[in-house]
Amino acid sequence: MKYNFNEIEAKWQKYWAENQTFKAENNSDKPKYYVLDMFPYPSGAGLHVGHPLGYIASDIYARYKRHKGFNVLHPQGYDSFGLPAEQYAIQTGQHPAITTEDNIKTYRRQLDQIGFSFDWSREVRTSDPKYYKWTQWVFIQLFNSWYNNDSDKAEAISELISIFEKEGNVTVDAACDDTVEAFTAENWNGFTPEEQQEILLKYRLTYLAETEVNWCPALGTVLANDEIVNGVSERGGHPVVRKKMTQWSMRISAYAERLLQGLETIDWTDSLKESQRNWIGKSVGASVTFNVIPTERHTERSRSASDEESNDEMLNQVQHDKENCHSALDAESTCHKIEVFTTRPDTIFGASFMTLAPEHELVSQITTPEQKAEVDAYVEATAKRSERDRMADVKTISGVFTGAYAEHPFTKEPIQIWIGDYVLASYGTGAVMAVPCGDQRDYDFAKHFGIDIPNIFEGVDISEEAFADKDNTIIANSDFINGMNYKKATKRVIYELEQLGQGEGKTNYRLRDAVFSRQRYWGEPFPVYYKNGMPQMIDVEHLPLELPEVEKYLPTETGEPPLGNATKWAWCTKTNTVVSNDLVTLSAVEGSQDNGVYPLELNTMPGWAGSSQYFNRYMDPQNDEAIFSQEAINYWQQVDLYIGGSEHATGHLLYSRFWQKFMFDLGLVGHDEFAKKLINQGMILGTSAFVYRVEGENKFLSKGLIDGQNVQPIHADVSFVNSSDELDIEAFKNWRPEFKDAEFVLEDGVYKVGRDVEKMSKSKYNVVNPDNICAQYGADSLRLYEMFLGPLEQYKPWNTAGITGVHSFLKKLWKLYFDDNGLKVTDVAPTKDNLKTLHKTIKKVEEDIENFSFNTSVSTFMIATNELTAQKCTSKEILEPLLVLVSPYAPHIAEELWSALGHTESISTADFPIFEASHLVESSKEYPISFNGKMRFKLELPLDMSKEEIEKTVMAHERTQAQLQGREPKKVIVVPGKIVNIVG
RNA sequence: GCUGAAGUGGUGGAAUUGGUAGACACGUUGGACUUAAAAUCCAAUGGCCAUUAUGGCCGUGCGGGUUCAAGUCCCGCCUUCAGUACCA
Repeated sequence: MKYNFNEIEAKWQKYWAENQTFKAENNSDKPKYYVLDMFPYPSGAGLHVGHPLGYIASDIYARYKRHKGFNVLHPQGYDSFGLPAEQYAIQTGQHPAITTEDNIKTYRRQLDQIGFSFDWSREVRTSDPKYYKWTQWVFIQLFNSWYNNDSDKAEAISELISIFEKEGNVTVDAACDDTVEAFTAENWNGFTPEEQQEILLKYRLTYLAETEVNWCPALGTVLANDEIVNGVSERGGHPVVRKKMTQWSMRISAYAERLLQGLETIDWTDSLKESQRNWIGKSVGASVTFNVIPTERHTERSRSASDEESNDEMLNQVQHDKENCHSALDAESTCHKIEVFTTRPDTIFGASFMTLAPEHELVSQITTPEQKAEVDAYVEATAKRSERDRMADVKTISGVFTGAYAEHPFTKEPIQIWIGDYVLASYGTGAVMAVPCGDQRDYDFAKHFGIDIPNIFEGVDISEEAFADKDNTIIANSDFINGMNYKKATKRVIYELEQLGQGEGKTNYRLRDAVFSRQRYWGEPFPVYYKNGMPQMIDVEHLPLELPEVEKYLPTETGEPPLGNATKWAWCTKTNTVVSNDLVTLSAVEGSQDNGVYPLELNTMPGWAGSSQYFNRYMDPQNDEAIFSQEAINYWQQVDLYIGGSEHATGHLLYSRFWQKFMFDLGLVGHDEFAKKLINQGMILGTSAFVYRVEGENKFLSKGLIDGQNVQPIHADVSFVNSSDELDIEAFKNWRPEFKDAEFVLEDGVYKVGRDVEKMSKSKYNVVNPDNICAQYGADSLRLYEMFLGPLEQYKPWNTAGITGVHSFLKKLWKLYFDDNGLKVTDVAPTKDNLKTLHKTIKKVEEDIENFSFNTSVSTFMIATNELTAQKCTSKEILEPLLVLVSPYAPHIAEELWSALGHTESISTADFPIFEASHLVESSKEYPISFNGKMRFKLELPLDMSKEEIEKTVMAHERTQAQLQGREPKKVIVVPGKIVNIVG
């Protein structure tokens, strides 16, 4: 009987589907195990061989865990909202739902043909209203919550309201907007409902705010930071500009510290954790407030300073200024304060100037009339430069003196205030105290503009560059912290600043709140309507709020998002239904009665909304009453193994952790991390093929002939090339008309192509479709080969030529069970060698799977098959358990042979064979005998031989004597069971 | 610049606590079968030198070091890939 893989694979895929073999129950006597893949966006291009890599790995693990007696949850679904379907709709008018449905069909067919053990009964699609109902629900929960820094968790907004009613907001320590002002209970109770709502919005975990966003004009939408690569949009490569817009935001910054600390508790790769740490960007230091010296006072003083009058007088003057600040109310003498953040408060006595970002709000207010023209010009020039320009041009030092001075908090000396574009408005407070001796950028700036560089480090030379090594420093020239190290000095400075009321210890995070609005059609609608301009949530019981139909998927002519095209997109609060826009209350304009109909939100949610809780929804995907039942979450708890690409490091994987922590705070999930272990699969690259066209001619030179020739490499489709890099010239000629009459210069009778490893992409003609591989070699070969290519996490090139290796392995495996006369497996007792091969294989494969070293177990299978073939093994006692070992990797052939051995149940229910060490016990060892560390020959010796005897036997051996040539060895090292080394 | 990962034959890669470097494949070469091809099977295959079978030298990015013994450990470099970037 022949190994007919196409027939076998179709048969078992059908069997698994019909018998729901991989359906997981939400309770079981077995221990649970949850294996998750990052669900795909169903793109129109379908899958290429790179896509299933992670799915194959997770499938092997899931199948292995089933053999090991676990109740395994291994679901799959689609992240089906997204831009490509919308772009297609814009071009063709086809509804994105239809495009998406078609694409999903293709994906499903392609996934099915690879033989995954997914529980498809739990499929979710983010664009399905039954699913996004719960995305909207989470949004409402976030809206109804605030972050209490005292309890360090999210709490109900209703509790916050009752605190405000009783105590105002002064006792509340919340993660909230900076612009919140203090109010008392009386104040609160006196506010209008609109005023109250406006204040509450500054506390909610999702809030509306005017934010500076990344606006992509070409796409007509806002992009998140992680959707921008090198200053242009990730999709399409369009330019991105900064723009102020009112947008929904997520207060992820409230969770910065917990997101950072949580990394310690999860088994994710170091590089991924490091990416998240950098993204969160925690810096510990102090905030320091510098008082700006009012202009007229300063002018007076600079005159007196130049006259070298006494310090006392200056101090008096400053004292006077200070008092003035407290009492002065007239605009002229308003005392400005500049708050800075520093990680090095210990260097404060080295601060010889300050720098503000050009966009800093104080710039226009403190600039002196003499400097105004120059400052304005600089501010304008900076604003014109794009972020990209500024990034590319790091080396140029630029800045302008504002003419204003700030007062050093301790020395009370005036220090110059400059503006410079090396200070970023978006980080910290947009202002720095510049310490040129301790920071290279400040140093360069000071050198460039001839500003003082006082040295506050003991015994350190700063004539060439700044000294930033804080651990090996003793502070000098710094008043009360002289002689202290970094740690002590920092503590003391913070203490003194607090005494002055001019600073405190502070921790700063780089992590920004996440903009949550997108100006797109194909995303989740917000469950939000606007009453008097204030956002209101639709009651949960009326969800989902489904996407409206629109005629056009582009932004409206007035610049509103695509949902602005919908004519039926208003919310009637009486019927709790979506109604026509015509019915919207016009009270504000015409004084008419409020009829309870209000406009709905026009933005939709971003791509990551739907993927931030999907892993929990899989636990109970059909539940209509709750996002998931408590029974389901208590049973499955969290993802045990998550496999996916590292490109989601700071997007999906951070947002999901944030939502999970929020769900934890609400008491809905038992773990505040959703995935215990995470593995990033590496990318599979393409092996591109090149032909070489002679410049200016329609003539191609074979690879070996191009040296010194003026040729242009052109991508040829990889399907035209065989395993020996020879081009199918006819196929190539027929590929495109311009090659029809091309001339080919051959070497050794063939045309050889050049090869190079590149990312798989259509434009490089190196994309390999799994459909073709499955048809030609079978899914089991595809699965084995993907694993055999190399370590899971590594980037590695695909070369279809190599698949014949694993394919012929499967044929050899088949031949262990079948020959021309049919099944040849017998009940004959296994030999010692048979058992040794089997148990060696069990041990290795089990270890490999536990270590996710799938490539090496494929080798192990090959070795086992080669050995058993050589041993002419037909023993069922060996060949039956062997199938269970192979089954996670090549499930179809395993099922087929398993049933041929007489089993009626799927092999997936079989127990994993148990390793017995007794079969591997050896009585002798072939010792490598080395001289000065170099192996020269081998010697078979009994393993129970003593060290002394081994030495004696080896030394007596003729080849040892031949090696030594009469020399006396200095030393003989004998490691029993391992090696003998003779030194001399 | 910083952070992380990695550099091993013609290629993908293996070597689990320092102990026989190159497992397993691809490719290549030679052979068997065949009219031929495919498929299958057998043999060789890190480089250099020598050759009568026995052998010798070099070899895991580079330079040092530790050790009886280093791909593996330590120090200093180089290169590649990825992330991040004037983060105060």
